[in-house]
Amino acid sequence: MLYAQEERRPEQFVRSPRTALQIEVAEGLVVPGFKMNFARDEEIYGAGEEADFVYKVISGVVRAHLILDDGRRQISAFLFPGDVFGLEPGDTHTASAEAVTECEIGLAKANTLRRAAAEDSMAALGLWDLTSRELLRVREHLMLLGRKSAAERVASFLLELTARSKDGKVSIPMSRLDIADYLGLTIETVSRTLSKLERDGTIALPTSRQIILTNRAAMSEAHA
Amino acid sequence: MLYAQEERRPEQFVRSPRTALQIEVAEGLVVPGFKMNFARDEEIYGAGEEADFVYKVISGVVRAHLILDDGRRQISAFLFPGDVFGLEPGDTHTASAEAVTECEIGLAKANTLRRAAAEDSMAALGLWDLTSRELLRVREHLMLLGRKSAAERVASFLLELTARSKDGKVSIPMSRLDIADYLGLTIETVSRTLSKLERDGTIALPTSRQIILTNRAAMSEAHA
DNA sequence: CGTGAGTTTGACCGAACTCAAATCATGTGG
DNA sequence: CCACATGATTTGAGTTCGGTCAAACTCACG
Repeated sequence: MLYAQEERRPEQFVRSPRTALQIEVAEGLVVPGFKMNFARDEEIYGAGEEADFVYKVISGVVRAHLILDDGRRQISAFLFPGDVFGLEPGDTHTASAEAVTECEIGLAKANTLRRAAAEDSMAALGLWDLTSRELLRVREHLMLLGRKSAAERVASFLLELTARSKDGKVSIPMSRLDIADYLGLTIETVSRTLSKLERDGTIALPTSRQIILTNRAAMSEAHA
Repeated sequence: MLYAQEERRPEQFVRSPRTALQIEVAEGLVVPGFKMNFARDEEIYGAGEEADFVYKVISGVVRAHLILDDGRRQISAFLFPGDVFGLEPGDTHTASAEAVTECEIGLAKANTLRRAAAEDSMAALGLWDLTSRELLRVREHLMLLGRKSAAERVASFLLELTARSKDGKVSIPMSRLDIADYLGLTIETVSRTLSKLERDGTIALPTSRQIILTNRAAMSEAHA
């Protein structure tokens, strides 16, 4: 459902203000000099910190997460090249972000963006749209965490990863622990579920970080 | 954490554009004549329908939810008086909304709001802020569904319900099924967990739709 | 009162967790 | 280039939490 809706959207919005803003945001975030590299597992920002910047993945993968006092972690999203994150109307970050792999991150001053949005309503509408899309994705994730079995969660995750891939051959940039914390499972359950999918001939796992969808129909059926 | 952040926010924003917009939205939604009543369990809008209106709860309680093909339902939020819902930058609703109790709902034409936002960047920023707060709440819900035990989920829910109540005496407007579908549990588990809290002396349940927090400290501890 | 939906309780089951060990992969120093 | 050390992943055995199925109970309403 998530995917169906997202596929429908671009057409709806061709003449909408969002397009203009996205271009603007993208440009703002790609200005040379406003670019940083982060090492694997390095923190980009922490929850509660001042939201001085807005970020955009240029290369690599980022995770956004919340942590409970006792250390339990819930990853709310993985961010891929092109994705914008750390965008807040308020002045503090409401989640943490870390590099999953080494990555290049483009930065824009949050104040610049906020000022632009205060002066230009098209810009403000663009920011709203970005946040709104994020909300849509997170709500779909709610359904996954609240109502889907382990097998369905893993299947949904693999389909997310391979959505852009034509040949169904995809590298998995994140660890089993990251996957577990994204899906609300344990690493053992994630691993066992992947093994079962492999035994069933639905996927192949040449290495633990590479998957090949050998039976996409079976996958789609599994993810509910 | 959700609550801590929300409590911090109003001060941050006193001089921000959000305040102005919220007033504007509120007024737009309260115009006499643009008001409807819904009966218990009546649908307000369905996912995929045209988003012609934006809604505001005047009295009663509303639930927003997604449904899977096989009928599994995940409630993403309960809306209480003062809450705005159905706000979308796109032109279709991305979730469904139904009346939990009989309720009075204020309506604003979505196009009017969109036009206002396109002309007035303050308005647009206000819409962004509303969506952003919703995103914050939903992300906290992700943590609950992905990482918390049944006991913690129920405790969190009860604390949400009683957050505004001074005396800890609160009526529960929704059924056990609604609670279960909000917390990602079954009605039996919800019921058993409430019974256990009552046996432990943490809450009292004079009727199934009324709770009294007799030991708020124990509750707060339980919700993690 | 009697009916039926909503709720609670009980008995049992199974999916996912925990703890533990084996296996695999990766990078490092000799 | 190989041997080892370290962390990541997989697999196994046993447990537990929450789900399922079924029955009893409550209560609002006709």
